[in-house]
Amino acid sequence: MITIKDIAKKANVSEGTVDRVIHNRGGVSKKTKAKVKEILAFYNFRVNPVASALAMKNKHFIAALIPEHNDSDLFWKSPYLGILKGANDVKRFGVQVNNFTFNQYDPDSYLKTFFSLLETKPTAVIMVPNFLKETKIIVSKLEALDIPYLFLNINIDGFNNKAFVGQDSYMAGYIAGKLMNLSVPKPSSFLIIQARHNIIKNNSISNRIKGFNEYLLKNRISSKTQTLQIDNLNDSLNTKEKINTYLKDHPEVEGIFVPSSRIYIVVNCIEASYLKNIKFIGFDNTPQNIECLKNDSVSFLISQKPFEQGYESVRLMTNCLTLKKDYLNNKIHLPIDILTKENVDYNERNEIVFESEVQKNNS
Amino acid sequence: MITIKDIAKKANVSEGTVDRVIHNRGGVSKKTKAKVKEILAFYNFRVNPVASALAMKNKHFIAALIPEHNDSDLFWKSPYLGILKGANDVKRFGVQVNNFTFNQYDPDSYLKTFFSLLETKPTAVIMVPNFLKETKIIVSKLEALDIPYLFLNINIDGFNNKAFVGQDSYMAGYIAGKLMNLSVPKPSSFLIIQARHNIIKNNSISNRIKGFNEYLLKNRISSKTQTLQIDNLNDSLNTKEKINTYLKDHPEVEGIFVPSSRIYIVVNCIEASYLKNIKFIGFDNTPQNIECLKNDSVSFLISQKPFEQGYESVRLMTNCLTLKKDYLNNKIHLPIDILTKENVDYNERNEIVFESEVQKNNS
DNA sequence: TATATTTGTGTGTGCGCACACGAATATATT
DNA sequence: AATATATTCGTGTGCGCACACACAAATATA
Repeated sequence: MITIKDIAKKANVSEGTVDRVIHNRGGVSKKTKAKVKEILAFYNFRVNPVASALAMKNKHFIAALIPEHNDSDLFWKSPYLGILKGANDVKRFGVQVNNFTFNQYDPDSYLKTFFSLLETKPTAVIMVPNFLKETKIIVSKLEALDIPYLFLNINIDGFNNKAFVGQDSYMAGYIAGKLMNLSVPKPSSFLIIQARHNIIKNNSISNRIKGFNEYLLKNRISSKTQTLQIDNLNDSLNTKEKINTYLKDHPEVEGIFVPSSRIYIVVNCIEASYLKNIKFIGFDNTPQNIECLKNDSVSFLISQKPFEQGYESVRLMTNCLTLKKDYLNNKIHLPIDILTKENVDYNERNEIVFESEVQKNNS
Repeated sequence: MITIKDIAKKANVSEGTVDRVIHNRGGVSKKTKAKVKEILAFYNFRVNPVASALAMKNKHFIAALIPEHNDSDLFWKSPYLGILKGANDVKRFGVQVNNFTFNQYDPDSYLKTFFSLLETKPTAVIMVPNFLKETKIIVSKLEALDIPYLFLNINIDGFNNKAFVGQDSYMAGYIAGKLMNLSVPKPSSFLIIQARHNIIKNNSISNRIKGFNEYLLKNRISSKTQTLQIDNLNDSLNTKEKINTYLKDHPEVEGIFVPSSRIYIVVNCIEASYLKNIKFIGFDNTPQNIECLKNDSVSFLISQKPFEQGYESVRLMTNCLTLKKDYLNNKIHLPIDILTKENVDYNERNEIVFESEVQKNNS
């Protein structure tokens, strides 16, 4: 493995100069810089990240800006845990990760949390761009400070984010369509349940719906879809009433597609008599959803691998920081996992083994 | 973060002595050893793996013993690539990985390759225990030399392997049964195609078959299964004849399950008239199999994530070596991925991004 | 008693890199 | 031309650890 010292010798300069060239620290004449660069390239030199980390000793601070999770919305717990595991893994490279969470329904909270995040002087940011307008503000701030950032889970085009880590929502919906047709092969009618705020929040929900519909279209499936809007899924009384009334009026419905992580709410609101004659397909492996999968009320869940999303984000950003890799605007699409009651337990190993928890007893 | 120097000061000994205690190098009096240990424990001291790796600089050599791959059997290419990527990732910790491949149908080759592997004096071994008898010989040799080893892809109980990295074959077969029933819901007949050598080689094939059958049984599916043995799938003339004759004699067959990675051979041997009326389910995301998936001749493939198997093995063994972690006999079960033509492209990102391939142009 | 061997401990060096400091050289100012 | 200032570059130190070496004290052997 070639070292800085080797390069210095070959270029007839000192190690310090090579170091300056590598890190663009300036203070090097054009001529020497060119010469060193040439040799660097010729020998395809890469800094040894281990030695670098040792010498740097905690110089990088990644701040993560993600929605908070609670008992009724456990989805965001997984990316959080993934980030934690990632943080543990990259600790050794002198990278410290801090989490900041905001209320995913409140743009103000998003913005405020960001500004308190900013005060910790992070060297990089991992963020879930939940609101368009506020994201613009945040991004302009970050770019002014020359802080690299990447998008997690939600993608918005038109920014200079280093990367996007998440799922191809359209294709995920498309696959949901396929699974629905597989579950209800004969011509039938499928109901799509949509929460009002989904429309505003982000377009991954609508991309899933688009994909779902287009599967039926492209494969000339004669089944039809219809949509039911429910303002607030957390209002269980209202939800219950609305759905059951709807199903009473529409006995032709044999499949329900919930393009969000809230299918467990829908299932729990529906009367038993409807439940057993309707196939359900939803998103995300939250504990509540997994329970529905296991008790056979839900046929399939599509996972967007939230744990991996968090983990990969940290790894990716660490690469950017320590190796100066550039994934600019790269879309890192995670697998579209089809979950059934049988394979769900094998799907995401999101246990976190902290090094400190490992005990050695070699006495 | 507490360092060896700190410990030494607190114990009133030199750093060298602390080092000796930490690594059980001996040559320390009982009294001082006890004192140092106490302080070590009190401050919950862990060596800094980064500094350790830097100082060690290539002291670990992992040797991987896996089946070779060729054009007709591409399955083993993925674990190989996974190992390569893992090797690249752990290089920075002073771990070097070397691959040794053997003929998976020849026990002698297995043994011979192992002994030539042994001559390279590895400090750890990742192996695919393809043959029981020979594995016993290998393992006894390894244990005599105190070389840790782990099993990849194939699991055999009763050994002191650090871990097993692979899939739960039984459950994978079980899920195949579910998918088959989903594809052919009405009472029908399914054909299981088995190669002779599968029976001898390992029991993951038979576990898959067991799982497949038990799904039908446990869920009271009235569909039946029958088995066709084909000695050598590579003999295409013979295979073609056997299968097509069989299907002519058994027109009731509406689904074919191939519990190995060779489903593409079966599909390619079957006459077009049968092809379009039969559903196919098989294993593994080899290029040929993926092609079958995409042209709709195969409905589902179950992936055992071979790339990840290789990658995880290297990571795991590296942890054992550098952090003295102990996963003894731990089963690391990878996900049971259900692949369709729609999600297959998202499934395994097994491109190998070598650090050296990344070019920077910040001029 | 003299010499060899074992046992216990401290010291020093290097792993590859980041960065501070200061020296040497080049350029600008009066 | 002399001094001031900027530019360019080399040297040295330390990050935390592993391990070779040196050396003393304790014990064994001649």
